[in-house]
Amino acid sequence: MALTTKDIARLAGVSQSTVSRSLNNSPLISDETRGRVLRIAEELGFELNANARGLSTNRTNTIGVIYPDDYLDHDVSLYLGSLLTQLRKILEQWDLDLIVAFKENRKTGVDSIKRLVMRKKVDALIIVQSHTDERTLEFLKKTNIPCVLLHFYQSSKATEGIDQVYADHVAGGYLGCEHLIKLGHRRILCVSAEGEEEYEQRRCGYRAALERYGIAYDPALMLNGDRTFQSGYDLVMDHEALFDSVTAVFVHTDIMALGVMEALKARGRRIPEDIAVVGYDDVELSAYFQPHLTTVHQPREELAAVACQHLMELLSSKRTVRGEQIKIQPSLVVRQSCGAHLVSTMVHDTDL
Amino acid sequence: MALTTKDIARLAGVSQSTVSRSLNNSPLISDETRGRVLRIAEELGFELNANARGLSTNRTNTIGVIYPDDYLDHDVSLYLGSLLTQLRKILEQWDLDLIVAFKENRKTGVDSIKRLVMRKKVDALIIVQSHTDERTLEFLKKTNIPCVLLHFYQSSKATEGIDQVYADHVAGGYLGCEHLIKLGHRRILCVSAEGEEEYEQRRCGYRAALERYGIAYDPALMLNGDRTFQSGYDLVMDHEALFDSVTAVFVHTDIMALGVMEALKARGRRIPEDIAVVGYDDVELSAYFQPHLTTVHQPREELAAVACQHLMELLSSKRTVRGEQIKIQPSLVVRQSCGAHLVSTMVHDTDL
DNA sequence: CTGTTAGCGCGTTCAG
DNA sequence: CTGAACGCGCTAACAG
Repeated sequence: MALTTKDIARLAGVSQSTVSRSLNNSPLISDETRGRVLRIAEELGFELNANARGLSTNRTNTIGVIYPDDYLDHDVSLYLGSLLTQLRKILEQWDLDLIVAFKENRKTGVDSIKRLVMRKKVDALIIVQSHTDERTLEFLKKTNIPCVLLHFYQSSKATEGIDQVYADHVAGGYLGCEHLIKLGHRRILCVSAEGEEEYEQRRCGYRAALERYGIAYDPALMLNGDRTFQSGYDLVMDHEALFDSVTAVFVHTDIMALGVMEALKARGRRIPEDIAVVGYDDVELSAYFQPHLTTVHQPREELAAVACQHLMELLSSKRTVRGEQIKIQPSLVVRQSCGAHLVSTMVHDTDL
Repeated sequence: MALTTKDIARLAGVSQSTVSRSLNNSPLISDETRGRVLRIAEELGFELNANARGLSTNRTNTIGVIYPDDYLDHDVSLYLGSLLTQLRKILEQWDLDLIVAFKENRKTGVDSIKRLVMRKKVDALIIVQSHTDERTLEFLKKTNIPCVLLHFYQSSKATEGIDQVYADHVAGGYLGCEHLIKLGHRRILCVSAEGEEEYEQRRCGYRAALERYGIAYDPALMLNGDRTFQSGYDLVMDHEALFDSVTAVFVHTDIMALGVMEALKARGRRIPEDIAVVGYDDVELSAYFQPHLTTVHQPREELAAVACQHLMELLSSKRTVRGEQIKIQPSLVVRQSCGAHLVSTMVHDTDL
């Protein structure tokens, strides 16, 4: 069998509880005793049994992360992968392990959140999915487990009392569109997507920008893809005339934007000279394509940092109020595809 | 406090151990009793406490996956991400949770393998890293924890007795090069990478194919990149004459291959008419680039399946012999960049 | 088939 | 400051 505190105790000539206290930096131990115990434990490569520890303390030092199923689909996984990477980096600093699971086991159908929480496999939850059903939200509140809904924002009576950290997609939509307007574009095609709320918000921001600058919203300039590269590509090929009739496109995911760009290039249109393109997400991948994509940066670093910070405060009971909703602002990353580097003077608000 | 088996016992009017047995499908329980217990547990959404369970059984139902640090670097993460996805899918079927960690905590410097094993946070380990040091290997053998080294092959006295599942990179290198030879190419530039053993193996396969077909190996036709898209791109730009002097390039990662293709296109060379390109990995991403990349498929599905299968057998004690080394064969995926679809007749072995 | 009892390894009173 | 004793919630003999 493996080493236990009892073994260490015997070797150090002290009691088991003294070992426990030494290993947990209890102030109730003399430096000398602690030193002796630690040295012995160190020498033997001793580590406390996490199960026993968890059983006594009700703490596991692991965080559950719930990710949407479509994270496994390559095309939509890039931004989410990037977000997960951020979470990993931060939680590693706190020495917390990560269990990533999907809403439910696709084979057994078992609800992962309930399972992880009720079995006490995790101390807290970071939930990244577009929609969490009411039953689950009530469950989270009832159990009072530290938890934050990340990235996707959800609003209903059921989400009251649940912490949320999410990006302002309306602002992102506004930002991307406004940038194109300021570059002088008036007919701006919008390639959005269906399914998630966030795309509706981006469209909303797009419309708000148009309105702000006195441009009438034309429903004919609104297209929806399915978030894949291919759909971006196909959209261009299937709506040649439409794309020919505009001077700019605002695409609501980078992957689709890259598909749009490739299709436009294949059709002989120069970017940004003939048509400007702005994307959304700022995935690392876009660095591989020419011209470099101007895009709305999803603030994953800040999203992850704030969510984790929040979670740590809940875990340490430094924070007791629940239900805070923190909106993070995206930013615009100007590169080449919008043509901003070509125009000497930007159109300013006052000129419009 | 949360529900316990004792609570369920009280409600069902049976003893705590009867509850435990019912919940664990023990054959020692009458259908009637079990039914009653299960119904009550179900109604209350009861779940067994994983810590208590782990403490008694020494089983946690979670698997540790050790990933290399550079998994966080976007350019090299694509294939590894794809492999991890496969692992996730398979382990989900077994209802096992996954803790993914890096060799060591980059902040505290603590060795993850030792920590996870000694603390008994995981039942088994899947280790994906190019080099596992001798001390760790000895540790793994000493503790006798079910474990398999995945993807990266390592050979030394220390790895004896350690199970390994890996791809045959020599065969992959051979496959890619042979394909080009059969298409009639004689001067085949090889763009490989430094650092990992697997690239040396791919180079080895490349050379073996040349030899097999009576083509002298020319060291001038061997270049090394750093596995990034940019390095593929730069290599072309920095060695224009060299690339102009060959009719084919065999690039040892898809990402670099895409960089090479983009650079070649930028220089006005047609692929595959002027120059054929073959990659290695078969990452989903390459579907975004034209022409579609012919490449050596890393058999991640099989690697993951075999590794997990193996692990399950070790966990269930169905397998007792340790130290098996399973080599998985890669395959060639012929698409457009090699030009195979253009030639009516392949050159056959007998013609050479 | 079921109940009783004893740990699993640790944290934590409570005495001293 | 340290040790003895108990309990966390569950599994696993051991009786019956």
